[in-house]
Amino acid sequence: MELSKNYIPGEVEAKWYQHWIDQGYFHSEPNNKPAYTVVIPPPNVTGVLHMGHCLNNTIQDILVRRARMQGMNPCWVPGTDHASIATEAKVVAMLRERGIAKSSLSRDEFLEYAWEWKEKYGGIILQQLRKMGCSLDWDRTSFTMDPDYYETVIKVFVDLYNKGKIYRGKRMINWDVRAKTALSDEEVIHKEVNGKMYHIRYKLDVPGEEYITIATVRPETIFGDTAICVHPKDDRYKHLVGSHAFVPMINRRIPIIADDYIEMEFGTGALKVTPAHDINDFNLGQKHGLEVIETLNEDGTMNEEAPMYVGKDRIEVRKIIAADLEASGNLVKLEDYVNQVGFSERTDAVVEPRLSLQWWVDMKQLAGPALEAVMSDEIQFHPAKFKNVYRHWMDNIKDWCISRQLWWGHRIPAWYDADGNVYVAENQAGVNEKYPETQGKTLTQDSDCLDTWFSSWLWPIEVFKGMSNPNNAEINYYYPTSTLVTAPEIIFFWVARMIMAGEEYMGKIPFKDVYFTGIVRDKQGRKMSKSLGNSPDLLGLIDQYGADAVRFGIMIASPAGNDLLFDESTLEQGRNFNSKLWNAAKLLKMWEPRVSKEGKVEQDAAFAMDWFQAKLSATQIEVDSMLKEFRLSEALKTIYGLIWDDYCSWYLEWIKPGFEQPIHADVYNKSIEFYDSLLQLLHPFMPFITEELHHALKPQTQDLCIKEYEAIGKVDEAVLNAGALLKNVISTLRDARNKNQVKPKDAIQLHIQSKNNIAYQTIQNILAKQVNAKSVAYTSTSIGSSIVVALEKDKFYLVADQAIDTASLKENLLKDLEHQRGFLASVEKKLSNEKFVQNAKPEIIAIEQKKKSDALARIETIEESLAQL
RNA sequence: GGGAGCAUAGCUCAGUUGGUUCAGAGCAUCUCGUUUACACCGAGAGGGUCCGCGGUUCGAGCCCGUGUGCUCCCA
Repeated sequence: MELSKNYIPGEVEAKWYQHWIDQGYFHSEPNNKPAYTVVIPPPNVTGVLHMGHCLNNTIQDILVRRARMQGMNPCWVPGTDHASIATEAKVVAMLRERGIAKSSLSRDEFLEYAWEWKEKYGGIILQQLRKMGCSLDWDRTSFTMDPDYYETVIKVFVDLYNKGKIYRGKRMINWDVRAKTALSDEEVIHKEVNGKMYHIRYKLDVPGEEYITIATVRPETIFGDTAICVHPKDDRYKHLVGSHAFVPMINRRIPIIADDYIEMEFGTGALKVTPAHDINDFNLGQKHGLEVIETLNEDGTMNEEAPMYVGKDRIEVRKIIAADLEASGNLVKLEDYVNQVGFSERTDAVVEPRLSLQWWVDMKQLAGPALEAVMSDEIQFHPAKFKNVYRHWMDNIKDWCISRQLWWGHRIPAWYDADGNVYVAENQAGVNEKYPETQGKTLTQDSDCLDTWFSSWLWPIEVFKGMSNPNNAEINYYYPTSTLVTAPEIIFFWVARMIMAGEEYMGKIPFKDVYFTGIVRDKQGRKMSKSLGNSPDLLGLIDQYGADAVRFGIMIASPAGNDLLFDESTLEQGRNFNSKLWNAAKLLKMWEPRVSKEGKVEQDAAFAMDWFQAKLSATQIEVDSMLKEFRLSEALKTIYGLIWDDYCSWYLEWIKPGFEQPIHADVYNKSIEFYDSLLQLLHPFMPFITEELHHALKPQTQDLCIKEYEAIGKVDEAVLNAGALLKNVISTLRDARNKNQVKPKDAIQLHIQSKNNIAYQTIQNILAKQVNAKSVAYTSTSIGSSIVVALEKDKFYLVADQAIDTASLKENLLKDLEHQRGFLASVEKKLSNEKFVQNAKPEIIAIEQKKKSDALARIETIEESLAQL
């Protein structure tokens, strides 16, 4: 097979992906091999591929491909999440474009549109993952609203309700005024916002006193005030406790109360209490039995409690109320103030605390075993630092608000009779059966949906139908899954809750290892975001550089446990690596016609092969242990170095035949074999080019994708060291040539003075070739008019045709001598320190003694050389 | 306010129970080079007060305390 001048990724990638699919390599069925199960963190069905997905899925693919080549039975399950808020928002927007208002539709009509949208546009991201080479088992593609999955979610709700772990309660929740739904705490993003602090005075209903001034950042909430609260020890206000004040503009009379919750230093020390619109105020109100007055409609506009602003948005009212308060003389002061404001993760609307009747999961009951599983390392977190984060959250866990005022999702299986009694069962027939008193009554089902995460926490179980078809062969084989790869941002949303669900419904943890990726940032360390416009177009990058290069670039820049700063230059590095791989293969193929079986393998080539074999084995072992510890980026760097430096720059140069000279068949075949092993080692990271080259090297009986790793050979340390010495000698001699300005083309005569000539004779040809020496000779005395190089205990004399700069040579030797003497002094000082000799371990002392004798020998060599100059 | 983490070369990071000539790698920079695998290249080089201060130790990049700067999570 002839190789083209350059590697062209596009065609190769499409060809091999299709081939792998056609061969069914990615499909898994339970068998007698060990399972290696990974479930994809299901992207939103509305999602498109971004850098975060690219990183996350590349990592999963590396783990899965490696497991496949290790002879395991990997199963990587794809799928999507119905993403209730995000999808409903998309559908509402689509309807608006068509001139249809959601409010004009019935629930069923709306859902019909939603499914139509999902079938048409949903799951684009799954197509995009194919481009990246992800070896997902597409036959298992799942969706959190598949019929079985849907039923399972409902069953879980009913079950937890029956166990008393789900309840309905009126609580303060986070209200998204745009989506008109409740949000869980985790769906609220806190951001710093520049706002104003309004100082507003309330007229007192006290003889002889006029006003009390409060400070607030949300002046529009005054209509919901039902008290003013001060600290009981605050001398400024003590005497007012128990009396009353009037809310400005509406003149409602409210009590002044005292509570040590108040921070005297904050604002004016007097707090307006609005139980309906602030969680702290609500708690205070509960404690003091205050009235709760709601002033907002569900869309965030003011209701009739704020008579002058009815129907106006609360943010708008905040702006105009200042002027109105000012006009009435009640605005005392206005100052700039930076405060934390909650925004909806999905719609970016400012979240309003709102009192509302919602469904809740009692988390305290579920948290115990889930915490234990992680703290005991039954589930291992990588990096382990996230254990602390996890524990902290679990220790302070709050109940989970699971109802959402949306239509797209799993509808809450609760029914109400005319008197407002609640009945929970899987369906209405179930209600009638379970609660006979409901028979014949008109029941209406709760119109709300469940939080999306209430379905995704069952993902590792239900993708194998572990609940809809308990104890089936698949769930028993694939569960618990092996490794979960996900972003640290969803450790609470998803990871913690999956562990809870696993413990609750399988009695087993859902996965053994959790690998948390970093967050993808831009070069300047900023998060990728739409508004900054710093998210690159991933498919464009794949077109430009090739999928392998993109995978390489993103992995080489991903230190374990850290965020990664994305820089397109690493993609270039990946593309260059593609070229290097391609060219090395071209070189090998170039030799093919000149393969000869005559004679024996020369001892230089034999050495090179022994050395590379040792190097390869050593690196395979190293990579293995790195991957076990999830140090993927380091493993890739190591492989990159092995291929580029050790194989291409050293090994191939060592065995390269002279121009148009034959190459011995044993050497050629061994070199092909080595290269194939390198491709195999690299395959999980860069699947396409490695598969292509695997087949280009020679006719193969098997695709690389499913070729199993062979047992790693023993490492010959002596050969490894000999190779390291050889490299060191070559580099040092090249440096000497460079420093003495010997032209690369000018051949030198090399004289070696060593007590171990045989070692050099074995590799003499390599040495001559690599330092451009026309002759190599051995000497027991020094050689005049030469460049002298001392290395270890040996000396090398380079005789060049041109004159030598003895001055600079001398300078270098003197510099070296000084360094060696300083080093010797420090070693001797250490060895003469009694405490060191007494306390240090014997092997450490032995090392110090060797250092001393080595240094002495070096000094002697340098001094001899200097004497000759 | 509570919690977690980070600080090593221009940049991104390794540095595994404190002890090899330990101060490292990749990228970037500089010098030289176009000898048919590769300029998307080759050969070399330079570059760091291991954030400051104090302590433990025969010995500290590594352990302890403290200060400073930064990041993230939660409230």
